[in-house]
Amino acid sequence: MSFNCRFAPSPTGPLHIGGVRTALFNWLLAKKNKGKFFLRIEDTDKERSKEEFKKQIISSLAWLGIEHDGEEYIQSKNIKKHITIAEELLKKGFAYKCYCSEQEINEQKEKCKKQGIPYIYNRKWRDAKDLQVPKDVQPVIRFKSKISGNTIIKDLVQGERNISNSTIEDFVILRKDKSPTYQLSATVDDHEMKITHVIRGDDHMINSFKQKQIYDAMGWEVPEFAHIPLIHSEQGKKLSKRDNASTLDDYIKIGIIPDALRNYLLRLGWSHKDKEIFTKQESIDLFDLNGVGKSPSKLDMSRILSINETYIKTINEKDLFKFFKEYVSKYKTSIDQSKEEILIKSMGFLKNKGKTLEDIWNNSQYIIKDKVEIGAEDKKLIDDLSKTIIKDFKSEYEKLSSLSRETLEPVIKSLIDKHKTNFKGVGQPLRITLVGSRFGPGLYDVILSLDKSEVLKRLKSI
RNA sequence: GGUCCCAUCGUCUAUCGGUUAGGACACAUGGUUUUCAUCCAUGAAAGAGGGGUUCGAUUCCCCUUGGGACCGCCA
Repeated sequence: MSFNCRFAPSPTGPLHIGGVRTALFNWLLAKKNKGKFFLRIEDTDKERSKEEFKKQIISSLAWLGIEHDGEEYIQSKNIKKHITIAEELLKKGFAYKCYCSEQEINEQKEKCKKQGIPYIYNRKWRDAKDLQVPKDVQPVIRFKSKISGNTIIKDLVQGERNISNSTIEDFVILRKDKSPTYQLSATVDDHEMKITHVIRGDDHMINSFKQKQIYDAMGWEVPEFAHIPLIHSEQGKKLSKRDNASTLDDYIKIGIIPDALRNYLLRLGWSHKDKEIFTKQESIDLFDLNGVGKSPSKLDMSRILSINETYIKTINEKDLFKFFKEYVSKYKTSIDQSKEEILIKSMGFLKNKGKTLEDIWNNSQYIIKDKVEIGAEDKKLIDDLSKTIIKDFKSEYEKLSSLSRETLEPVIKSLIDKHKTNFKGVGQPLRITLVGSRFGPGLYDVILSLDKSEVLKRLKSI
């Protein structure tokens, strides 16, 4: 059995986190089964589709490490074919022209609203041989939905789904301007692309029932469907653009790294025993639709942060720096070339102090900025004794011929003894002097990460 | 409102009729530590309610309740 999967976003906005998960699941299913994963840009809404969003979607998937097979498929390029199919359906009697004006439709909707009954197109033109065709109305083509009986879909996630055909309206497949609608285009393209498995959000359930009728009418093989539960906001509602953490960029912005997000999204609605951390390869090997749950899941920021922290800790310094550099240049400032080496070296201890790339950015300010700014609260902690300690440390430090934790430790210890204090008494003023804050990386890490001349310069400034 | 769907700790989830209902995040407490963290240990925390079926239900069925999705000439 072949597995052809696809992710088919519309380029009408930045990539949604739910969309990312849909893409991930499709990609995973394809890779797991040695199949293909295609990307189809559904840009038939001319008004809202934007080239920049198309580019953003492609780069977003690339960021996550989800690569699609072949060129991306641009739906608008296949419009002619869609129209041909609409005409074929018309000819075969599976569709009909509807001359209702928009006004007429709107009036119907209003009426239904008033009466409190659900609107469904009244199928006025379905079998209207004796109706007078109005000259001033451009017709739309509607699909002749089944009126009786039921449609059943054996959904790979939801199980058997059954709906009464009478609830499916005669949906439009070709607009009055002769452009195809989603229902038509998606079906035709899925067929042409030989898609075997359609994984999409649960909100598409009704579309699958509609589209199944098109497949049946055309005598095409119906793909397998898997409708995955939606991701809800922390408020428990379908994620919308208004939610502040709804797009992929929202996560990149705070310094989440690709593997962490991939892992988080994988575990949102899917599980494999008690396993929490999955490498990319493991996720491919272990993924299956059986593991997908049926109930929607809420986004949990602290969980994302925690997984990100796990990944940051395990990644090696060089790779982490690559992510860091990319992140900083995109959202902060560019890093001075001269600082790169010291930053790479420092990733080793910096990564233990943060959950995100942004945390690392904050903790590495003492390296990136040449001037130390001491906060008011911290300044208060520098008293006369502190100044003496700093001075004493400076003269000892200056004398050291080799710098290491081993050579530094005796110096600090002797200062503790000399001034009858503890480590904090010595460490705190030194950290404030060197970093600008009483919080920060370990003292030895700080001292050893900076150049000797830089350390002396900072010590002198007190 | 109509149609469809969902229901285990606060959150993500394990359990596929018999478990002291497990794990992870978050939370609390204690310990290590050089500040903040990390790390380690411990703790608190769940089967929505009511009926069945069964020797036995979190698990199967029904009802109630709660929540969600869809109802476009958007995708």
